[in-house]
Amino acid sequence: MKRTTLKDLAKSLELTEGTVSRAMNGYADISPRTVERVQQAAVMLGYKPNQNARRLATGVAETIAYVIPQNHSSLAEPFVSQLLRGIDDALSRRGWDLLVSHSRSAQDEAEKIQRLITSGRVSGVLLTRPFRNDARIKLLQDAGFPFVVHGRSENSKDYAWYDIDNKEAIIAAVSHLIELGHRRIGFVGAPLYYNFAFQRLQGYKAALQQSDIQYDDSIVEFTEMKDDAGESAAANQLDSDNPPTAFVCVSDTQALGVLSAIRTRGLIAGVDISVIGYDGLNMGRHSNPPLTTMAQPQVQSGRELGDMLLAVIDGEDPTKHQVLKRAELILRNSAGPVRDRNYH
Amino acid sequence: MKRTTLKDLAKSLELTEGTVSRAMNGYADISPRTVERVQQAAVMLGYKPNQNARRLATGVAETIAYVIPQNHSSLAEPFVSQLLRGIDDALSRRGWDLLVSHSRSAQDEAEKIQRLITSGRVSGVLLTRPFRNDARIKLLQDAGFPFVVHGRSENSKDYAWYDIDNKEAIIAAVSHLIELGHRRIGFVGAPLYYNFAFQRLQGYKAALQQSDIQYDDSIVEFTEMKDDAGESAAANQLDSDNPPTAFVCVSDTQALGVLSAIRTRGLIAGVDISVIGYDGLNMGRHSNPPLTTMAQPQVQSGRELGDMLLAVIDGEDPTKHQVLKRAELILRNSAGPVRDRNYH
DNA sequence: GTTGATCCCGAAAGCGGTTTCGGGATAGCA
DNA sequence: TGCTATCCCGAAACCGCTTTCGGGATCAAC
Repeated sequence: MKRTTLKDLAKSLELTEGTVSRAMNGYADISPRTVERVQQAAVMLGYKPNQNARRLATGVAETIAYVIPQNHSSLAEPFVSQLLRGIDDALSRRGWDLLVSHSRSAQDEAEKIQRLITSGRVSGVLLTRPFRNDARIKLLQDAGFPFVVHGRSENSKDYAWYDIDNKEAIIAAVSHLIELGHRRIGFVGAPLYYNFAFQRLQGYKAALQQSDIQYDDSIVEFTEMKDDAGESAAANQLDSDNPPTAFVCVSDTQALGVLSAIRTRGLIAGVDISVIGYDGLNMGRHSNPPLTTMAQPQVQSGRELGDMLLAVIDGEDPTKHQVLKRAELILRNSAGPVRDRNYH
Repeated sequence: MKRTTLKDLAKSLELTEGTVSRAMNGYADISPRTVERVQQAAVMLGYKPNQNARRLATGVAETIAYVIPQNHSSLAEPFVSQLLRGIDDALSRRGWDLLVSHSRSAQDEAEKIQRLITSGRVSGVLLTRPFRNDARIKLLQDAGFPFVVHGRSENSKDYAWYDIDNKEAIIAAVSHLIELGHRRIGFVGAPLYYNFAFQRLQGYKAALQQSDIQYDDSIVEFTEMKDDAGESAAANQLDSDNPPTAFVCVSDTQALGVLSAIRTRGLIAGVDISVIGYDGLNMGRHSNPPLTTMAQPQVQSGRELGDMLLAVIDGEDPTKHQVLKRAELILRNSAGPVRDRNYH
C-alpha cells in the first residue's frame, strides 16, 4: 500500500519528474495536451503530493499557527472554537493547515513561538489576547515573521491586527447603565497587563467622566476571567456599606459569576442590581436572568483574521491590515433601571 | 537572517552533517564528548532542525489531526476547546503538533481525511462523534492508518476508542427522575445516525423498561443539538394534552433550550417540570435554574485520547486501547420531585 | 534551404535533514 | 610488538518535490 509518488507518475507517463511537477503546478511551458494527460494520470493513480517534500522544496509551510491564550477560563472558550472555525474557513480555501498551540505560561509561550517560526513548520502566526507590552509581538517583529494579532498591544502601529474598540464598547455599556439611572457602577475588570483590560478600564473611566461621576476605586476590581472570580468580586462589593447599583464586567464569564453573587443574596439581577457582560456569548441567553452584554461576532472575526494573515504572508503591508470593529450592545434582562436602595 | 542549518552547525564544529545529526538524535555511536560539543554549539547558534526536512527524511509527520465534527452547535463547543487543550498536553510532551480540521459536510470530511492521510502531513487522526456506521472509520481502517475515535461506532471491536457509557449514563439520569417519582419522562434526543444518540436512546428505553414504564414515542424527539431545537421540542411536548413531567436531554445545549421553553410557559424547572442535561458543561451552573446533568471530564479525556493515539502510532495494538468511562450525575436544581399536575 | 524565434521537455542541482555502511584510529590482550 | 575488537566518525545515498537552465524540435519567415 505504497503511496504513489511523483516518480511513479512520471514513469507511467514516460515523462520526467520535473515535467510532471511543472504540469501539476500550472507552469506555462508545458503543452496543454501534456497537462491534460498528467492530470488524468494523477487522479487515476490517486497521486497526492507529499506535503513535507513540497514544503521542504518550496520553503513555504502552508500552515499557520494559532496560539491559544495560556490561562483562559473554560467558560470563555466557546469563543475559541468559533474563532477556529472561522480561521479554518479562510485557510481551507487555499488548502492550508491550521495548527493550534497551547501553553501554560507566558515564558513557555514565547519559546513555543520561537520554535514554531524557526522550525519551518508554519508560515504565519495568529496571536490572541496581547499584553499591553507583548514580548511575543516583539519576537515576531524582530524575526520579520508574518503574523496578525487578534486584539492589539499598546503600540500597535507597525503590525496587522483585528480588534474591537474596547474603550468605546465599555463606554457604551456604562452609558447604557447611566441612562438607566445608575450612578454607582462597579467595574469587574481583568489584569491590566492585558491591553484589552486596560482599554476597557479606560472606557469605564471615560464614561464616568462624561457624566461627571467620580471614579471610585473601592468599586473596581481586577480579577481572573472566571465565573468564580467574578462572583467573589461582586460579593465583596455587595456586602460593603455602599454597594454599587450596577456592574459592568469585561467578560460574560465574570458576569455570570456576578449574577450568582446577586442571586445568592436574594437580590434580583436586572431589578435590584444591573449587570452587563462582555463577549456576547450565546450562553448568556440562558443565564438567570439572560445577560445583557456587549457582543463581538466570532466566526466572522476568525475568517477575517485568516484572510488578513494570508495577505500578510503574501507580502502585503501589515499596516494596511488594521481593522477596528465596534461591539454591539445586546439587550437582555440583566440590566434595568435603578431602583431605590430599599432592599435591606 | 538565515536560519542556521545542520550544515552550518557541522561546519562550525568541523564535523560532518551526518555525525551532527546522529549526535543530536542520541545515537550510541557518538562519543559523549562530541555529543556535548554538538549540543552546546546547537544552542549557541540557535539551531532548530527544519521539521519539513526531518519529516521528509524520516517519513513521520509528528503531527496528528483532530477533525472537528461538522455541524455542532456553538453552545456545545466549550467541549471542543477543552478537549483540544488535553490533546495538546499529551502531544507536546513529545513535541508533536496538533492540526485541526473542520468541514461542512460528511462528504467533505471524508475527502479531507483522505487528503490528510495520503499527503503525509499527519501520522495519526483523532475522530469525534462517530456515526453508527461511519465511513470515515472504514476509510481509516482500510488505509491502515493510525487513528482513535472519541466515542465509537456500532461495530467498534477493531479499533481504538475512548467513550463514555452512554446507555448507562442515560439509565442513571432516567432512574434518577424515576426515583423522584416521575413516570412520564420526555426524551430530547439527537439524530440517530450518531451512535451516541442511538445508545442514549437505548438507555432511555432500558431505564423505562426497568420500571415497567411504557415507551411512548409521542414524547420522544430527535433534534439538532442546539438550544433552539431543544426549546421547540420541549414546547411541543408541553403544549400537548398529556405533557411529560420531566425531560432528559442528550446534551446540555438542548437542555438549556428546554429550560427556556419551561420558563416561557410560566413554569418552574425543577419544581413543575424536571430537566436533566448531558455533558456537564460548566455553564450549566449559571442557567436558570442550574442544570442537573450527566458529566464527562473533558480535558482529561483529551489527554487520554492523545496518549492513546500516540501509542497506536507507535504500533501498539489498537484493540488494547478501548476505554469506557462512566458519566457522573451532577445534581443541581433543574430536577426535583414530581409535582401533581395542578399547574393549568 | 537557412536562420531565428518559439515551444516543450529533460537534466540536474538543490531543499535540510536521516541513516546505513565501512573503515581509520585507538585500545585491549597476548 | 602484533593482532583483533571497539569506538567514532566520514561518506554517500536517499526522502519526494521544485525550479532553473539549456537545448532539441518544430515552425514561420526570408
